[in-house]
Amino acid sequence: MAMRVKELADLVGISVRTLHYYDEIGLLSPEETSDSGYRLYSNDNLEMLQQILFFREIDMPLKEIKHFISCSSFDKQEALLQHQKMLLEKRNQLDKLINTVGKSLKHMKGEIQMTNKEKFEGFDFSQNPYEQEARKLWGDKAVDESNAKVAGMSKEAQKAVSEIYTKLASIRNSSPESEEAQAAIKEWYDCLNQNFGTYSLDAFKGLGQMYVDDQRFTKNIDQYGDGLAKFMCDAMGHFADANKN
Amino acid sequence: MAMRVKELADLVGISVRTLHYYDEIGLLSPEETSDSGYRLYSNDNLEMLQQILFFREIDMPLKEIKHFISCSSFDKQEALLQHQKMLLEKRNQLDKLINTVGKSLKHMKGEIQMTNKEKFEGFDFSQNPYEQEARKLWGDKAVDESNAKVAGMSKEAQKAVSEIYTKLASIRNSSPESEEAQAAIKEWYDCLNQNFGTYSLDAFKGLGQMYVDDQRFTKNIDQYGDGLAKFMCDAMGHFADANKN
DNA sequence: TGTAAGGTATTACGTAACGTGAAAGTCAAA
DNA sequence: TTTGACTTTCACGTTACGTAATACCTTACA
Repeated sequence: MAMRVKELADLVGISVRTLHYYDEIGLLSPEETSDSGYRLYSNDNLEMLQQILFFREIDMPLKEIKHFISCSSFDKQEALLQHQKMLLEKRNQLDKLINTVGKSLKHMKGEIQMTNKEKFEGFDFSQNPYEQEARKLWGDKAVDESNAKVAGMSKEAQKAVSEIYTKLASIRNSSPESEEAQAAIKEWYDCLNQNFGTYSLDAFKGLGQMYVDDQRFTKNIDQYGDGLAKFMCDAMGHFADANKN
Repeated sequence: MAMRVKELADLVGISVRTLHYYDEIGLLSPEETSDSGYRLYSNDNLEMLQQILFFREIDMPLKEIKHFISCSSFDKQEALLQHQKMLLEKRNQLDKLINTVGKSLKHMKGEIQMTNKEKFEGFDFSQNPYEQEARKLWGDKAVDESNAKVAGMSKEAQKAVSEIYTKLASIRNSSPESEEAQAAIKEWYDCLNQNFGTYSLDAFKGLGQMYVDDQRFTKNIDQYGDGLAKFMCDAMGHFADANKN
């Protein structure tokens, strides 16, 4: 059942180093490790890897993939449907490109005219529609989830959240590693854990990262004070690292 | 007619930085520059860029692309035909992948069985057939060209080549930058220029690089002595750099 | 004719996603 | 028990750019 690293690598056609790397950045860690430290991958790991590779196929950065699949509202089946849609769009783009080659050939033989713009139809790197769409879809889900969480809180809890934000905003120009900041961020951590089940330290750090990575979070948070999102991200990162021992 | 860097970048949908970079590594340099140092791209430059992007589309490293398009036997029309073939193969692979998603969906619903191998059909990173094929095709052309050149030489010239190789092999353990090595490499440079039209210093350097990049060259050259290809590459690179002023 | 906006050049450091050893421990078969 | 194929963890290298920073150029417009 459990596979070792090379077995998995060979099966899916990627390198051992890639699996090591995915483990290193916490994108895909083996379900267990043997006594001697060997990575042992389960069938669940394998399915997750498939999802990751689908995301990667549409050129999504690993950081973002990590966000999406670790988002609690991530649904495998829905993801597959989305992948399907993206891949179909990618094929459309590829068809355009194939058409462009064909036209270029004719153009070269002098059979047809071709504008400069037409010569590059189908390349479209800048605003690849499927990339944007995927990012939006999965990003939206994270935002929605977060909003729903806050909306579902009691009025008292909402007030507590607001107070924590205000306090953090008032000290946002000090060091994120200062005692004061770390104490305030601990309140935030405890608040999250009280209201939404348990947040692991890693998840907490990841959440902080999202505050700066996703514009919509940044915008919301920075309403309490300019640069607060960045400050919280740093403070949360430090908090997670410092409390691991 | 002549376009400035942003105009071209916007037209094809890549960044200005990318064009700067391509200039920097000598992959695509503008046909002329204005008095104030602005890059001015011609229509030929634009067509070359199209070729480059086609190569890039099948994930070919820029170094290799540079080899191929600067190879004197590079034929635009033939290249387009080849691109067409590759892109069609790529679409086939994409179809496989789309099929895999569909099957995975059904598998998830419990409608069908699926082996682990099937779950990764269509990803095929390791030995993407079109990449290999392209590499082989264009690599072969370079080798063929080289062989044809040598074969077309007079017997005396062939003997001269052999002597230069032998001499180089005998000193291959000294520094490639030593006077002795540089003198011998100058002989090689002059020999090439005498027999096959003019080789620019850049082309000479590129040729040396190919000696180590392409196994077939390495193998041939190293028959005169182990490590000779690497030695020649270094010596040729230094020769080109040193003689630019 | 001046000036402000936007393009451009060069330099230089940063980044993502691994590749590529090196050194040392592990495992199974012969 | 020895060999050969795997595995681990550093740790540095690489590709193809991204991202400032700084300074100069060009052009429309007042």
